[in-house]
Amino acid sequence: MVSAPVRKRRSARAGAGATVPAVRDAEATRQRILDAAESEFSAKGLAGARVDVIAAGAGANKRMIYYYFGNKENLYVAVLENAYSHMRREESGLSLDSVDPLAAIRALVLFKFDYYERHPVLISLLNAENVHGARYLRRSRNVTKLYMPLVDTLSRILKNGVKKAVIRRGIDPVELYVSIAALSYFYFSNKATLSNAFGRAFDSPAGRRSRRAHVVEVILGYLRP
Amino acid sequence: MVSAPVRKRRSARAGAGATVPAVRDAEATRQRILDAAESEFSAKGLAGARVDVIAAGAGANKRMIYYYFGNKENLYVAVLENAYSHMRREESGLSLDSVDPLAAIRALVLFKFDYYERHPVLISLLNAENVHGARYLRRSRNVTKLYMPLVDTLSRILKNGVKKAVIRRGIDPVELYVSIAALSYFYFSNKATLSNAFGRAFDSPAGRRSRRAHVVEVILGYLRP
DNA sequence: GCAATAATTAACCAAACGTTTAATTAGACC
DNA sequence: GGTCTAATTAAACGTTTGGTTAATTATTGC
Repeated sequence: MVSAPVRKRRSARAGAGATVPAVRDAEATRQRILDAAESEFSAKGLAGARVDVIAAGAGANKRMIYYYFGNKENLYVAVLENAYSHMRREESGLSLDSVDPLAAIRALVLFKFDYYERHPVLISLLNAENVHGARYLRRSRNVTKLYMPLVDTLSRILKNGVKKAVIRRGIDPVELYVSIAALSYFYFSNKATLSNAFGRAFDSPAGRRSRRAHVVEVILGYLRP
Repeated sequence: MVSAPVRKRRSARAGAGATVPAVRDAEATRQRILDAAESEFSAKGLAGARVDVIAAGAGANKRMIYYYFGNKENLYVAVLENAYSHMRREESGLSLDSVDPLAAIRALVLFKFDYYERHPVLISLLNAENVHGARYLRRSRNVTKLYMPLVDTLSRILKNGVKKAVIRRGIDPVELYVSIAALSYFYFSNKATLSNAFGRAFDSPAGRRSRRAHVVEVILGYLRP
């Protein structure tokens, strides 16, 4: 059979954006809803998000949200799962088996910084989720059991660095991991209130560049024996 | 005239808690509303908070919210202002004119940690506010112009430390301030998702104690020349 | 004691919003 | 080409929710 025609139509709402194929495509519709939901939930939170806005943004009928996800909460959990497990997967994919322990940690620090910079929605979702006490993230089967393979790696790197006398003794790998995340996360997470407080644009390219260098310096400076 | 009788009655909602004086007291009612609103907004965010819940929690009639604050948003801004300016005031009150620059910075780091620990509502409010892009905080007249006197102090401390050869050269005081805040803030702000990820209870007294020591070590370790 | 005013209450309202009903249309399969 | 099923739509429903009306009660100043 000949493949479906490629003509497209635009969603009814001006500016809503999503391009909707004329042909029926369940998977594509589901994905468009998920994308629109991610942007709406990350901007407004679970309570603030509007189902109608998500539907319009996806170029789909509102009913489709319930057809594919059951209800608003489930959709929120799906978005959360999606963003969260994406980060975890990328993180697990990091190969930090460099011979140089400091180079490995430097790479991890930069990865975290760059990931947060490129995925602001994850930050917003995590912020909102922490206000809820991680109620919805905990509900997700796919995420609960995800442990932290990076901490094992970090532990090995630290041990190696101590042996080579380039890293100080007695550092807890979990504390270090949290600190590495903190230095970058907070900068992006709180840039709105920080910019307001300092009058300085924290989200400028120059600001980001100097922050990126700074977080590396802080971590590597701390690690010195 | 004899002062008003001290008999009290309890609010109608079981467990709502606020003790309501039998006599009319505008200022007290306003304050009870503000307190109840702080707890509701910090737990659920602006959109998730319910005006009826706030009224019940304050042991006041819902109408009183509109009588004293106009609408839900204004009440939210008042809560935000209140919590935010309280932190700023405490921070400004810090006297870090110690002769020892490292002791001064250590005191600042511990102050930040302890403040965040003792004021979880501020963290939730700031989290929510950053999701909104600080829209409501910026609206507040009382907060906008509050600059950061601590950065000046920090600048002086750093200069002094460099002269005494106990602090490395070339540290940006604003970056340092953000890092000091980040290391403690992130820990409290994200403890729900962190606990979920590591399976480890981050909010235990022991966990807090070791984190507190760690953040001091990171900052002071970094500052070494 | 008696107005005048400030504080408080109960009942109500309209709009917003998540969710559902029921009908329709497109594609798959024979 | 006809039948069956999955995908999609339009419209409506029932509740929740922020906000309001208008009347009532306490307090203050005289």
